[in-house]
Amino acid sequence: MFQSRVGTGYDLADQLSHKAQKTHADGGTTILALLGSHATNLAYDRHKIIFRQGDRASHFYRLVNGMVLLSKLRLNGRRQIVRLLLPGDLFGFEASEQRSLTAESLNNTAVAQYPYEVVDQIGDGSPALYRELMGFLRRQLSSTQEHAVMLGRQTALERVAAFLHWFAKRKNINNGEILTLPIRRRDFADYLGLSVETVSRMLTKLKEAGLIAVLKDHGKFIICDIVSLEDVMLDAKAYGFS
Amino acid sequence: MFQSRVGTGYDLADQLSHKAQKTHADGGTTILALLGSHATNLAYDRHKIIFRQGDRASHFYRLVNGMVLLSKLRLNGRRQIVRLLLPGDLFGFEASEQRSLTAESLNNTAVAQYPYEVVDQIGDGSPALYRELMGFLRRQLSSTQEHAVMLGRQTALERVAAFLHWFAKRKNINNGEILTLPIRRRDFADYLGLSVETVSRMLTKLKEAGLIAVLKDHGKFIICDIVSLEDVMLDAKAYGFS
DNA sequence: CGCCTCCTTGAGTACGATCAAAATGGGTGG
DNA sequence: CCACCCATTTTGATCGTACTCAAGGAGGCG
Repeated sequence: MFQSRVGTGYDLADQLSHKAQKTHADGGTTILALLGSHATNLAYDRHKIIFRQGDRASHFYRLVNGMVLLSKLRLNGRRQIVRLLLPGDLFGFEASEQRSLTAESLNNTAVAQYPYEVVDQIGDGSPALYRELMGFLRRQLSSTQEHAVMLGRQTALERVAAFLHWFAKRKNINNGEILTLPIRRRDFADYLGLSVETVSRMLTKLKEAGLIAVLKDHGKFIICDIVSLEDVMLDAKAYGFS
Repeated sequence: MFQSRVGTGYDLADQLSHKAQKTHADGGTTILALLGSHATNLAYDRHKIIFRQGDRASHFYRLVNGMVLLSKLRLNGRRQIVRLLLPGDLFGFEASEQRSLTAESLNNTAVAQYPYEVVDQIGDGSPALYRELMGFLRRQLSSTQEHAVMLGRQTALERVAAFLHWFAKRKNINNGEILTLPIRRRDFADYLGLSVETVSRMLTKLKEAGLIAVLKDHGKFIICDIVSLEDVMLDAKAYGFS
């Protein structure tokens, strides 16, 4: 209903793949080549559901362009974002028949969709696919564990600093350059396990300390001092922030 | 240094496999059969390091008997336990050359150790191993995500209740039966992202509400009301706990 | 018996949540 | 282009949960 079919085959994926691979290594060239022609290309505009917690799972995806978030909703309405996806990332593998997460586009996105069956079909002939996918899953697991450490053992300020730092590094942003984070405070907060207000307060704190600048244009920041950002991220108190 | 070599081959693993598979499905029969004779069996007594964050990684493991924890230590001394392992669980896959986690035995444990190479060696001949391992990694990822939601969005009481509930379910403990959790308050707290004192307080709270009994014998509890435990775990406030 | 580690309980504090309101900005239609 | 509306963000005030610091108690082991 929300999604619009763009085409079949890897034409679009191919056009966009250069950009995708530059920004992120996961699920890169090899997997793309291996899965190539089995893709269905889909496009979503901002804030659309790609799949929902509880849906029956039959496909996995490769983010071609844009940004996607994966979240869990608890019965009492509390939400936790579990992962943020950048171009090149794979998502939509499940441990059970049902989706355990909701996937939602943050801006205009293009994704390639693959039926689960192609993994076994292609994999049986060439173990390379299995190796690639296992490598991807291991990296995924490792980064989710890192996320868990943040949620369990970092202060609000450290989390916000860490998030900006992580994103700046991944986008290769240097001091003085603009970081575009197409994400609302709500999502910001749900990713960090904080309230919207706390995120806002911590951002002003970092702003007043001169580590970042918050632009009027929503979702845009300037990274002023990425080294200090890293110091704060590692231990806010030791760095002199209360 | 800490470890003592017990033998080579899958003799020990075989002897213990029945128990292992009953308590947990992960890394069960199929993987065991596939990897069989490439194992080195090791034994550790309580509170020994199996591998340490920063070590070079060359093997993965299968927990045969006992209990193991995987943790991360931050520079400021804060620790987060990322996973608790029960018999049958696989661990020690890494995303990079170095261990990103420390593995530590909680009681007397037996593990089977496999060099990374066997995966490719066996996998290239029979894709079944790759499929099994991918399934294992997917389940692992899913449960780590669940853990992240807990750390980000549950209260102290909910976390403690959830932990007891999870463990009771996995060990198939019913009301009135004894749950053995061979784990100190320190580890309890580091798994839940809380302080030792808070864990202790929440346990007395659950005790006073009659949901559990805390035995003198360290690490032993009686589960009195597992249904209420689940209610508290899902939403402590809605269930009437402040 | 005494030491040591682990656990519990108490008192005070602080960090972040909640509630409330004001400010900012984007989008729409006149 | 401006006015208005609505969504989002920021700021303020208060509250509550969980942390910290401190002391006492309990169990394990030599």
